[in-house]
Amino acid sequence: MLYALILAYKIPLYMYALIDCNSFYASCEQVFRPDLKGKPVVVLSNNDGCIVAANREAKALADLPMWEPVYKYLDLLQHHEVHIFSSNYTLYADMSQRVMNILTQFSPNIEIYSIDEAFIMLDGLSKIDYTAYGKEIRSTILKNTGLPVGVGIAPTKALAKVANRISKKYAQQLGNVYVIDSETKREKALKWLKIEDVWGIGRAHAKRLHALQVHTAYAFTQLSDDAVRKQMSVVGLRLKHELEGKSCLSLEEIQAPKKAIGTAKSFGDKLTDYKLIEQALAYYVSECAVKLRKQGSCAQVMMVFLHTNQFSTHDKQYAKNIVVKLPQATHSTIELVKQAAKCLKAIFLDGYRYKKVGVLFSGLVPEDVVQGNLFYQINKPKHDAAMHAMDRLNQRMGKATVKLATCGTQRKKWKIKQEQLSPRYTTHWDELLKIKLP
DNA sequence: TCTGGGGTCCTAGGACCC
DNA sequence: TCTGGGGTCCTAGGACCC
Repeated sequence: MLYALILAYKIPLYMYALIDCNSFYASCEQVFRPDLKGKPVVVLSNNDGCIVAANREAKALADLPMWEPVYKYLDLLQHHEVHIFSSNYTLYADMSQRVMNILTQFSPNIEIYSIDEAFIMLDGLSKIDYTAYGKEIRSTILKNTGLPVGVGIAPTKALAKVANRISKKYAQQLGNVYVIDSETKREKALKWLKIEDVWGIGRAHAKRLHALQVHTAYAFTQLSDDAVRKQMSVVGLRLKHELEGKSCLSLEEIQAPKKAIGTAKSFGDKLTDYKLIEQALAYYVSECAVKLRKQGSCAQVMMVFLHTNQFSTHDKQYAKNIVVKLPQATHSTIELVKQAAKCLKAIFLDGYRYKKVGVLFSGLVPEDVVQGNLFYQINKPKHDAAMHAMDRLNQRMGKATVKLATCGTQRKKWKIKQEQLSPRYTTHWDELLKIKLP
């Protein structure tokens, strides 16, 4: 009987709320700099390369496209006295965790979708006032962390994304919360939303859809299932159904183990010296190995790549990668660094100014099902003991306190540029915010 | 002079097996 | 002269996300 009612009136069993922090990185910086309240702030990508976040005040001053190199806009930013920060992931990760913890008070079912957003599931049947609930979520997070968020609530995840976008676009009128809970609202929202702004529609698909005269999310839902499937495979079809209000993306509460773990970072300055590149690579491999052990995975396959600056018009270009199957699946830093060094040797050529080196581990298997290799034996107990000791020391004393000699001691010669880095306010005793009482 | 990093999923096509 | 069919696994490439 109940189900018949639910079907007849299209009452959703559940509602999804998407909570998303407003210009997260910029907001994190502002929390610890009250003097910047109401002032324009931007945050740069790794290596101080591109603008990746700008707060409302900064966006109001100038049209600042994200992922554009900052040097093009430096004059503009300085003219408007915009405050510029390097990215401080230690700080953002910690602030993110605080937000997620608060969200668990509002629903036991939460999917942490990215560093600055999460879906939570709400009961669709009880007579809850979603708008009021959304506002309570927002005010609690603001009060406890200082971070502003937008809340979108709807019967499917894709529609919650749409609602969230509306909550941000019309933040003032709506109090940063928007609920799609009727056919009228759904249709109105989809007619408003440009096709290129739909979650799951990227540049390539947007272009093709525009060519088909599909310019809004609503027009997309008017296409036939077959047409959508042909253009965009089952991924597109799922999206269409979600926008129609039929939920087919479920809440992923448990984080699946990663299938690949990698690191690749640009050097602060171009490198020509093999030894320095080898050190950087060893350092990245070590970081990945820590992640592998944390996840309880061993890697079977390793890819190492090396390339020059693709944007440079005056440098000779070179880019190469090499994929090897490891003799034995492992998460031992010692073994992985050794194998990575061999790879680098195989692809390194003298005479180029290198910009980036990277490593990607794949073919991950649980550590307890690793198969032996008759012809290649790693002294596993010995490596495991060493790694365990190293992990414990580094956890207590700080990252990379203990590392392999291959990582070298000249990190400053290759590490990323972070000239405007803020303190790690929340995770290091000696960098805590100091407050002077009058 | 200066242009990010870390992931996921899906499909097509080839190799291989019976 | 005639030259199967079905299943599985792997990989590369393309699309997307934040």
